[in-house]
Amino acid sequence: MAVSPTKKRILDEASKLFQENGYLAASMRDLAKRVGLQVSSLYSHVGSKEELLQKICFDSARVYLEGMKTIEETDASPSEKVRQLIALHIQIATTDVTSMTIFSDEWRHLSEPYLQEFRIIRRDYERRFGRMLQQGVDAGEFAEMNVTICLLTIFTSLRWLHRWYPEKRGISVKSLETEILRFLFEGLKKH
Amino acid sequence: MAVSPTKKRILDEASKLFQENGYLAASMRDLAKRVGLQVSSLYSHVGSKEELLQKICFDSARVYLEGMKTIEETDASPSEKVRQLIALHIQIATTDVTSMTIFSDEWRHLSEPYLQEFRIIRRDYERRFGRMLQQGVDAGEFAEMNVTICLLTIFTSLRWLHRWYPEKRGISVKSLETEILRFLFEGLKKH
DNA sequence: GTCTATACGATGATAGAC
DNA sequence: GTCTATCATCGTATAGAC
Repeated sequence: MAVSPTKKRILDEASKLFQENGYLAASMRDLAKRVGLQVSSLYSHVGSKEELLQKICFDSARVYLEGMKTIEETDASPSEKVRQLIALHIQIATTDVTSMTIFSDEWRHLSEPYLQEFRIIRRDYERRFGRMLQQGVDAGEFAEMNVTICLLTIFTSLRWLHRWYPEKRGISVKSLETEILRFLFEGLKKH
Repeated sequence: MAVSPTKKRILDEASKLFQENGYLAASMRDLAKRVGLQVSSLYSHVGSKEELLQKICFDSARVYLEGMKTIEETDASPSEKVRQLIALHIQIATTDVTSMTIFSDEWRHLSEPYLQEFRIIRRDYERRFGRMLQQGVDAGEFAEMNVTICLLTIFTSLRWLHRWYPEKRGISVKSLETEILRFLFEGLKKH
């Protein structure tokens, strides 16, 4: 076992805390209270608050990158791959809010050299997303487009989900997915 | 004159500071340094740090709401109105980064009762955005859709702009606008 | 590993002289 | 209105007993 049970509990609570309050507003005192330890005891398991953020950031990145890899390895058409990738984002946003929040926002609070390292990973993810879009264009499945702009628009467009979905306004993940995919593929206009 | 020149300087610097560092990471000491005053002197002009946030939040909201009102009052078609509204968001993101950041994110740090009040204003804005989309559907200009989902997707989809655009990768606001509007109206698919 | 006690800096904010 | 001086509080983190 790589991490002790206590360390795992600390990491889990820290994830939730960072996601709910944001990294800056989350204190080690809050964390200790949740875990049921004194603050000082946390430091028997973890070197610093930022070390927690580091671990959580790179774990979140792995969730996205593994999903990406799985999709890349299928031999579906480019547009089908993009469809799956968007579905992946929706799935993460609704079932693993922490990963979504950290990968979208909280990584910014990393300090060097981890910040730099994380940026490289994130840029790699974006590049691979962009490549899929470009392949769709090349295959004649997508309209001509500025790939970077579309990529960032899609990538960002789902960031409301993790705040909105938990209140569940009587809609299933599946129909949410259907509706969002329809919009991103077909656009607003009636064709 | 409603606010003294010094108070205006304080508000302007606070806006920039909150936008650059985020409300939590911005300190009154930083602010004082920028304004060229001692920290304590700030308190001759403003009651507290959060009072600054309050003023800035409701000012940002006004930027969006006034834009919304102007567009609502034209007698353009629903789809043209939506087009203008999206263009408004792009314009604010590229020329008034503070308003965008505050209206998107930093308002969350308000405390009650201002938080509640702000939420109501924001919800009003979303509702009016949604109404325009619905009118487009009713007029047969837009495809059938879940208006709420489309609204939130569009609304959120532009949030990368204010971080990305300043680095200007050799693209004008106008062609940025053209590309984004094409994507949101026509979708990914080649028709 | 967990505890009590504590160090030490940064924070938002105030008192009172000028 | 601005200053110097100061406060109380909270932040992360450490020392050392058990």
